[in-house]
Amino acid sequence: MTAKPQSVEEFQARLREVSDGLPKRMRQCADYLAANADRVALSTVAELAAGAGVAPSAMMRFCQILGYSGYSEMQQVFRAAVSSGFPDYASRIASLRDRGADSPSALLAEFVDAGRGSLETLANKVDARVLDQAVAALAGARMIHLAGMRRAFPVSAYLAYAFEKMGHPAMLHDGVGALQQAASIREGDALIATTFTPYSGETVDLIQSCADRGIPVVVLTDSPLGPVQSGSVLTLPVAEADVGAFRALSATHCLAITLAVAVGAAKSGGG
Amino acid sequence: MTAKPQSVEEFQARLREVSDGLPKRMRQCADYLAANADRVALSTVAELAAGAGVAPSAMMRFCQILGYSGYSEMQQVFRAAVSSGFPDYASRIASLRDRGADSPSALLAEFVDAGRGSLETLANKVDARVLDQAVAALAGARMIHLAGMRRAFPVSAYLAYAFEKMGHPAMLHDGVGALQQAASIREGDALIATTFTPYSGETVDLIQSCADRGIPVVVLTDSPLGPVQSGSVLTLPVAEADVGAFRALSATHCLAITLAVAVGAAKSGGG
DNA sequence: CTGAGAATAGAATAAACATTCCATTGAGAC
DNA sequence: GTCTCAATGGAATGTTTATTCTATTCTCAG
Repeated sequence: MTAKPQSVEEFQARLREVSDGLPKRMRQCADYLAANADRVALSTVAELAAGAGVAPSAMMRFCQILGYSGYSEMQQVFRAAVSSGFPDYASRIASLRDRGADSPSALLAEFVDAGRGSLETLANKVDARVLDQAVAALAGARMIHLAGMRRAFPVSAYLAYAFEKMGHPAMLHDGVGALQQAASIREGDALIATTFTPYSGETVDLIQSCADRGIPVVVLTDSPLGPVQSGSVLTLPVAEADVGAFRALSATHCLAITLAVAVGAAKSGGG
Repeated sequence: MTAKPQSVEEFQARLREVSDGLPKRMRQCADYLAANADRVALSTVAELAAGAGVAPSAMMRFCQILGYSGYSEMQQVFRAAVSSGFPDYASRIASLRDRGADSPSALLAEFVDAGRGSLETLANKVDARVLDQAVAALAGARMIHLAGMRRAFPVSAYLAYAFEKMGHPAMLHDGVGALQQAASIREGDALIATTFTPYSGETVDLIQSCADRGIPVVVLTDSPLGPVQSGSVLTLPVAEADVGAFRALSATHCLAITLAVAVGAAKSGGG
């Protein structure tokens, strides 16, 4: 017997399970729900059916195909997800802002909001294939070099910490003493460069020289194009929301740590 | 005339506006809504009224006091807020996870989710008064010293960047060459220390010695208690969610940049 | 071409719901 | 002490919404 999905994740899985061999109208329901799962929590069965282009009764039957007793039972799953994902965040942010337009609390509310937005955008916009390629390219490297100047430096520094903790050879190009660490990049190595517009000249030069030599390069940046286009350069764009002239870089750090841990997992898992 | 609040922020403001001189039951409604605004989107009047300990009709009257024609109109405001704050994030995360349990995409989903959760917790749990005190203490300092080892180092590095960009004197204790930078902390300076359990001995010692000398210290840490309790130490706890053995530090970076920008604003605004 | 079966849409029904009305209570004024 | 008016609770009402039932259409096998 097909048990009713108790969470949004289970729901999505169940949706794919049944998606093959479905009559036309049922398939319309499945497609629409897959693309508009977020609307279930607040819509009526009539609205949803209209959106999917089917009769309300068709949507009802589809709910039962998924294992629920009816629409209401299915909706409860999504309502639970919404209320946990929206505890009292919005009102809390509002009350922080209310402490005064220029108060630290209001500023924190801005940064938290920007960070949350950036993380959501990251989840929505990331190209999973490029991410997979980046992990594969880095997992094959003997040593990983980390470059990032000024505001990008903390990202590289955290990558250095993560790789050290996992016992993976990594070198942070920190520019101490203005030493030319670029010369230490050898065949078989790889580079993770973090840079934001306006791109730092040194970082761009480093990316370019590695690209010319065929060294794999992964670039974390804020523009879809990235600073350098080349076959061996994989660009992972991160749209980071600004608060005034500053950014919290929440999404960039998130992507960076993902990259590091995924490479670590690939190394230990793959041999 | 009192127009109906069109957003959650306006709603909160209106709530405070009318909160004085309200009959007993109306006051109960106001108090309950202020504390449970997040429930409005999904609850019925009956549920809400029961929660507030009043009759459903009393809740109806209160909606009209706020300027709405009835409960449904008020609820629409909250529903709009929910649906904008929950675009298709949950389903997107689910689809990233579905690319395979150990895939980079699934890992990214975990970190994004953890980051979002941490930011929400930060907004909910931060003590606005302590934050205000911290900004005031730092704004009065001639030079701000920044300490943080290992995984806390990126936070300090980003603070150093932010203060530099705002033209505020700041010194990053980066431990290059194992120089004893502690000796450069003078009367009239302040310290921002970032440290996570298990606390780094050097950072704890630095905090302690500053505290003993009466130097203002602001500590960003993951435990409510913090590494050192003392009159001149202001602890700002940040609960950061783990993914396996790693954290993205989204919330900590967020709090750090807030601190920096707030101090910059206080300096330029107050003198 | 015809019959059987599923699939679908539309109408009917029943439940839940917001909303309104009215009787009762409580507080303050004269 | 009583009269008045605001405040309140509970029942009544009309609307919305999920759900079910049934007639019709469509599809495929024989």
